[in-house]
Amino acid sequence: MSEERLREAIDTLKESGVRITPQRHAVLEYLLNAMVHPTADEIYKALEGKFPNMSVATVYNNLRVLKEIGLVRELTYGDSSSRFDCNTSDHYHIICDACGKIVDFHYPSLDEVESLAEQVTGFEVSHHRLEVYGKCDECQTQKH
Amino acid sequence: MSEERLREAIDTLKESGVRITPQRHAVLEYLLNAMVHPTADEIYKALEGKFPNMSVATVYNNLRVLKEIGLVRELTYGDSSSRFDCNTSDHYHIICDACGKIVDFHYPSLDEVESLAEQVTGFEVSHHRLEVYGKCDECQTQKH
DNA sequence: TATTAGATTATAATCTTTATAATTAGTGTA
DNA sequence: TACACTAATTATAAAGATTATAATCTAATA
Repeated sequence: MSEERLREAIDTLKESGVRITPQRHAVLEYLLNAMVHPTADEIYKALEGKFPNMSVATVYNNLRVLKEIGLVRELTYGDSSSRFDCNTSDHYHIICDACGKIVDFHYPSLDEVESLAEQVTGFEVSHHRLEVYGKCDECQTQKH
Repeated sequence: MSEERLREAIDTLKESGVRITPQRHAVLEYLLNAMVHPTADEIYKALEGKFPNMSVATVYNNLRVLKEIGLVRELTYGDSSSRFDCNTSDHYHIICDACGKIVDFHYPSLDEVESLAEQVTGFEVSHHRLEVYGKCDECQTQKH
């Protein structure tokens, strides 16, 4: 089924007229299989073995392209670097204040907030983001 | 009333045992009166006139201290630098995709999302953030 | 007013991300 | 399959934001 998602994503790339290079394929595949939400550098390091000559710029370029097409989302939290996430299903994130772990959780999309914001501000709303913060199970246990 | 908020904030600083230096006072005052959500650099530039010798590091240090005390929030959006906001009332932000303008809008706090996330993930929830994105009035008008 | 710990300054270093120019390589077509 | 065209990659440098360091200064307290 991960295979299926990869094939779909590649079809989307083709439809957009974007070339499918080995590096681009690898970045996409890595993101699709990632259980976490890696930074650009983490992706770079993970693919270094397979592509010893790959440039960091290539990772950034591909992430930008994948973002423009809508296959990938960029998440910015308080820390120094952005994280990237395959844009698959409707879910939000909960983030541990202590260790930084990011866990998905599903919740119906907050359409009501969007429409209210639209009315009040006069904006033409496109989307929203929501993150919940707290302390994860592990970090609660190892309190002292 | 802005005076009132400033006095309250300074009391909070004193209670926390944090020294009230002229620079710190100025950063806090600037943030309290700011209608927008400035970056560290914008704060630095705004106070340059009053404190010609002030270092950028001082702005960052003070923002960190104010954040730790809970007087200030750090907002990270897609763009390169963080924005800072006095932590006053319950409100969310809507951000223009085109020009980057940030406008406040009020909405009851999404407590339900927090409690659901808590149940599903086992996290001990502390807070959440929500931003809505779209195109502001001006940017809608100057479409072409 | 003197003391002292904390704050500021000046500077450099670090880290993330973007820009540039030259080279390489996908992809559609003959 | 080979060619041509253009986008993608590489290598490198540059930019920009933030943090670290050490010396100097100063707010708060007795």
